[in-house]
Amino acid sequence: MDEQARIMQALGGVSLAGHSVQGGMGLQPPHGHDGTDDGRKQDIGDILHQIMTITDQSLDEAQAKKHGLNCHRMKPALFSVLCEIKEKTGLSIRGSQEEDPPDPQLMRLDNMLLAEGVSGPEKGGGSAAAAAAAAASGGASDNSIEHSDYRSKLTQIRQIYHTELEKYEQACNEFTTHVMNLLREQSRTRPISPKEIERMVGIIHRKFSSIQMQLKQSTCEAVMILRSRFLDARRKRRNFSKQATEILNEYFYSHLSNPYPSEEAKEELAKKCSITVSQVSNWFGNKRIRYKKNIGKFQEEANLYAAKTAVTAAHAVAAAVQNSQTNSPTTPNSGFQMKDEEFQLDSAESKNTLLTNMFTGSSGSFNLPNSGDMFLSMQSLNGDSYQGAQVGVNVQSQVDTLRHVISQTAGYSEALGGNTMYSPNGLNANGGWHDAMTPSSVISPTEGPGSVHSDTSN
DNA sequence: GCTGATGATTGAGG
DNA sequence: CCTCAATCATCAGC
Repeated sequence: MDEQARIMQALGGVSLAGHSVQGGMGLQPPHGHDGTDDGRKQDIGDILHQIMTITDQSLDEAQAKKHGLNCHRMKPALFSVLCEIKEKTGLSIRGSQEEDPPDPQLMRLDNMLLAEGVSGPEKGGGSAAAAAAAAASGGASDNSIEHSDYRSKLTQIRQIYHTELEKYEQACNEFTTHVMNLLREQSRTRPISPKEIERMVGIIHRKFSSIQMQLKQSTCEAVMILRSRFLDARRKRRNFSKQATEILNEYFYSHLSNPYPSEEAKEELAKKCSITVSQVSNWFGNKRIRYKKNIGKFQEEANLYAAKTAVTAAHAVAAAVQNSQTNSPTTPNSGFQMKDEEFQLDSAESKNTLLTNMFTGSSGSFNLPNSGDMFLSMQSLNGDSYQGAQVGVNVQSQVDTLRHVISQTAGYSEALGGNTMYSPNGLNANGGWHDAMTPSSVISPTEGPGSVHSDTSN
């Protein structure tokens, strides 16, 4: 209490300094209002004293005083005057607050968090993104560790996000309730409309949602970082298995004139190679480019696969012709089918015609100039290892070989066409592949029941 | 560590 | 959306 008095005194002294100072040492006021100044000084001193003593009041005392004030007979009148003034000064709510449209930034963040599985219902820690990335990375089992790592980290982020969000929401609610109570309480002594309270709540919510936005933003950033790290790991490629590469190469070289597998073909290749369709597409994309860039380099490989497939082809042809021999020329024969064309040869005669046409290049669909793959397939029909020779150079010898094989297997020795200009690999003058249907799709050496077949779609 | 091979990515173009 | 072409990043053999 002494301390308070001292402060009081000090305050009083300060507030009056410059007007008149007790003790006569101060400056004289310019116009000398001694009497009134003293009165004012006294009033201010009283008010200050009252203010300072408020802190000494107990809560009960304060409540009692407040109650007394509320029950004061002049209170309603004063209150209405205050309301009137407020109305006039435009401090009241200016109509309904403009409904601010949903923040696009917030919407983006919300969408992203939802897509990543951070917000919204639990769905395995946002495995969708991880699964997609994992699928693209190819290795079915290899990245399962990375996958689970990704998932666990995402779950962690999700947990932190939800905990923080809950905290914010709780704090927001607490604060809102507190402010509302305060305003309701104050509304008894000063004019506060419910709308104003509502507005205040809105302001609080906006403030908190801006904090929430920051949380969402940082969560998004964390997810993006995690994702990019995970996707970076995807670049840690693994070479395809030998078997897979072989399957792909077989398809490529047996469809060399038009190495564009259809969607179904890609799917089947993907299945066979245990890789994804996009990996098949990648592989063919890379292969086409690299083959085209340096055909010479791939010659050996081409010959190798040609020889490989040719053996199969020889067997297929032999089997087909054998079949035709055992069947009557007039009876339907189901052993020889053109799958892509839905073209079916019903007799040995038709088959012979077809073969003739193929090698004379006289029949529309089966022009040899477009048939690099067929050509390659036939290179080693006699079973000899075909090495060193340029693909497509010894055309006549190839035809001779084929003729020999066919004559041996089917007794077919009719004159085959003369020298035709063959395209060794199906590449046209522009460096692009021919568009035309390729014989490989007609009697692809590898073609068999359930085998991949297509390449007409391109 | 160097180098070629190879799977993946990116941007342009149709 | 697909393909091409260039490029990157990693693998694998030496």
